[in-house]
Amino acid sequence: MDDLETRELRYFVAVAEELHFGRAADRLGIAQPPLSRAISRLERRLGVQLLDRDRRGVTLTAAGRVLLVEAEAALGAIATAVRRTQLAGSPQLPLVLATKAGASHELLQQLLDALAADGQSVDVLLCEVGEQAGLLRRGRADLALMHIPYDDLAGFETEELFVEGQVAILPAAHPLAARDQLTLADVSAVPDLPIARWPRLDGTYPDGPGPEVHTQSKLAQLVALGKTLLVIPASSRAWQWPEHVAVPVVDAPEVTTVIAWPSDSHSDEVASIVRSAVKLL
Amino acid sequence: MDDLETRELRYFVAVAEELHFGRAADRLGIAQPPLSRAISRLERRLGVQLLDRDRRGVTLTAAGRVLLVEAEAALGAIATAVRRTQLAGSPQLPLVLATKAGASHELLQQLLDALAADGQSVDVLLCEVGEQAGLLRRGRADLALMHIPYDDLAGFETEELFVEGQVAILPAAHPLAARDQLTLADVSAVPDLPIARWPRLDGTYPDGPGPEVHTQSKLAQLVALGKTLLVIPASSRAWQWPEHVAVPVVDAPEVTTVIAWPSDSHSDEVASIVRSAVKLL
DNA sequence: ACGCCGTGATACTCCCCAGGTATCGGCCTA
DNA sequence: TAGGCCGATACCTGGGGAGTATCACGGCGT
Repeated sequence: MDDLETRELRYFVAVAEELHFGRAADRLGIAQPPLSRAISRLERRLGVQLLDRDRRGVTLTAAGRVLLVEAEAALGAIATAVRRTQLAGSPQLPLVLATKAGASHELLQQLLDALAADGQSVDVLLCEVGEQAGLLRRGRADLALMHIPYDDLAGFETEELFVEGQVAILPAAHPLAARDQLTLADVSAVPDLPIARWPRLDGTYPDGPGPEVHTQSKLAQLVALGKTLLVIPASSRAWQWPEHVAVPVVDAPEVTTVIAWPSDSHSDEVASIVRSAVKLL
Repeated sequence: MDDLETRELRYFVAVAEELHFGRAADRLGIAQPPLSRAISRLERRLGVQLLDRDRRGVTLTAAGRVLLVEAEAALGAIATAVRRTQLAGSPQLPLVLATKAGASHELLQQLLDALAADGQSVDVLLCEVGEQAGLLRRGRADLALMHIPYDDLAGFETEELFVEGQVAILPAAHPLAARDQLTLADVSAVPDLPIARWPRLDGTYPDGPGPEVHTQSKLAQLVALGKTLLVIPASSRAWQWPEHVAVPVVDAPEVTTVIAWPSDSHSDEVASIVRSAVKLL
């Protein structure tokens, strides 16, 4: 009964994410009828209804929601298998390190320098906030720089790299910009500069006055326009915008940068990079 | 590049385990030529050599060993996806609990009684020693009874059920059978009854004088014949053989029985069974 | 030394099924 | 009520997965 083909899983994931057969087929580069057939065959094979085709579009059933999560995990496992096999087959293949754009510039630079000196080649994969975990699980990356308490570290091994405070990023002209330190209370009491809201794991946004953002670049744009207030690790002020200043937020939780890799990774190269990273301390 | 089909993974696993195209094809229920073609296409797709076809059979390359492990994980993820989806689609589908034959009889009985009283149906899957982890990872089981420090609990959540000492199982006529307690030193100093050797995770056996066993039934046979000495958790003496006695081994490590389930399981039914099990304490 | 056996690769043939095009059927909206 | 949107169905085509037959080659027995 485990004779599901990955094609069927990919098709289902596409439909489940788009909730629309036409768009999903488009994304997959196939026509819509084969997709409809593939999904109904999948439902028949599993003996479970995955989608409700109501008038007005498609919704996931409870079983469909389960399969969406599980199918993504399974496809991730396959992608991981491919990547690790190729890595083992050609050891000079560069490892992929995922990191948030703009985070820990100096650390990353140091790390890459050290690895280059060691002769180990590493590709850096810049990703959006919160994507590192997915990239590791999907086999797109072998290592990631992640941040406690923001990132989800479940299923990964980690080594701490460093701990730092956070700063608020403000337009230079803003009254608070003159202060030499702030508290979280100060920050949350700024009605004209609400803090941006990021999507939760399920894709919904928390309530609040701030703008909704889901990518680093969107956020950068909002900050540049002076539309939102940002509290970020001190080292991230390396991505500095003109006309903005960074003010320490003394009672913000400390942020720990860690290097993370999948618990089930057994690659010597990964272990060696982690060792190099830890030696930078 | 993640467009590996599960068929290819199943084929590769079969060949990698059999190290013989003919037998693998047989096991898969296909002819040998398509299998040869599928494997070489897989190698071409990955750009990596997986097998060395020397004269005199087939051996795995380093990359092949990696893919064997990763492919089994990926196939397990798919099987898990199927099982969990079906579970979500028809909630009255019985859960599967994997347990070693003969371990913790009374506990298991209590647990099943309690669950039956709750109206929750559970199938019990009796398995050989050390197989529980694989069954959980392959989606064949939803829960397992496992034993610290013997079983590999990586990747699972667990709840302790109880802790107990161990006993030695001896032929009634054996000199040591008259003692009312033993030590590990006593036990290991019995040349006529060497302790059976189990295979390690990689399938090889540790050195030693004892017989090699890999299944519970083989072991039971050896014990019944009075050929080996056994040190097992006290509760397991429920599978008692005629003409044998159990003597406590006072300094043997304590054995903790736990109920385990995959960390990424989010099934309400699983959680409810764990709650029931813990309430038995 | 020779020929047979065991093993994996190759040549070819076939046919199943994934995928395409055309069209239907239901439902909503204007 | 007509038109549009969307998913399902009907039917056809082609690629590739699977089968049979055969080859290539090394080991080994007599």
